[in-house]
Amino acid sequence: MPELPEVETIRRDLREKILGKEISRVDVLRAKIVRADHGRFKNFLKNKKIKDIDRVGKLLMFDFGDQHHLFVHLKMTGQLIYVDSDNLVAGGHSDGPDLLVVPNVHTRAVIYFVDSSVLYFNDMRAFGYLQLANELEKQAVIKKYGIEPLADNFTINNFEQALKGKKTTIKAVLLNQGIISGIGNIYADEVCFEAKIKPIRLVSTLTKQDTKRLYTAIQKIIKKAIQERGTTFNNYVDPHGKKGNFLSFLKVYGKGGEPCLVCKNKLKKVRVAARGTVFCSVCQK
DNA sequence: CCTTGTGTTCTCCG
DNA sequence: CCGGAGAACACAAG
Repeated sequence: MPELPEVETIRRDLREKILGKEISRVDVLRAKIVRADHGRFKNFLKNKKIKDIDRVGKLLMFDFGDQHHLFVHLKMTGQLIYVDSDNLVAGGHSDGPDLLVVPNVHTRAVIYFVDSSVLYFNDMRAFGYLQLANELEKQAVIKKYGIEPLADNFTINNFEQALKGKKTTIKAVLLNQGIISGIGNIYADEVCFEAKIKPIRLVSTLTKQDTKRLYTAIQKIIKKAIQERGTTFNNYVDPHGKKGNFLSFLKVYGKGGEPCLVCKNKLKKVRVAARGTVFCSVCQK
């Protein structure tokens, strides 16, 4: 489940590899993942050069520098795997646990570059998508997203403003991309634990101090997760086929029923905002 | 049955 | 009765 830290890791890694490269050909192996007419899609991308790679929330945007863009959303199980020339294995160790052979049965699209390097879009569940956009469409999509936790404008004041008047739970707000962008189910629960706040609480019950702790926790968790190159809970891997290291730093996500790492009390698992939610009813108020 | 990200639809309330 | 907010639902596939 790639969330902001995973998508940002992919963005940074890919920028190192494919900036300036020219697309020679695109193959689409599963039609439904392309949100456009097939023929038009392949034709459009031919000879386009990667000028930059942007991100808003969990959405990657390849900028061709000519007012046109390619959006890539990985949804739950998407991967972007980069391979140099004719090397068929993306992972570093050909016989280690990180082995990732591409293409494979989950490869849905392949982007070939003029220099013979290749970018594979894998997606086991095929919920992710590739989409073309012009500058206007890009700006319209960006507008729908809330504050970015890493942006300069993510200040305590703007965070308070974003929460103001919300009548729902903290968990629902953290997951709402229109309020704050890039946080998914894993980091929402981790942020709440870090802030010592129950995710099921209503936003309206937050004191000024609570909000401040939530704000600090978002920055701390997101930054640390990026530093550790993301969380591999199921099938997330970076463009080289490598897992992220943040799994071992998780304190609540996926640990319902286990003892709290801080107080040993049994972690509660409930359903909030239609998502599985784990918290410690002792440590979190 | 479960899993999550997101888009749509429903419902409530002022 | 309209608009907005939020909840609920739908959907993807394994």
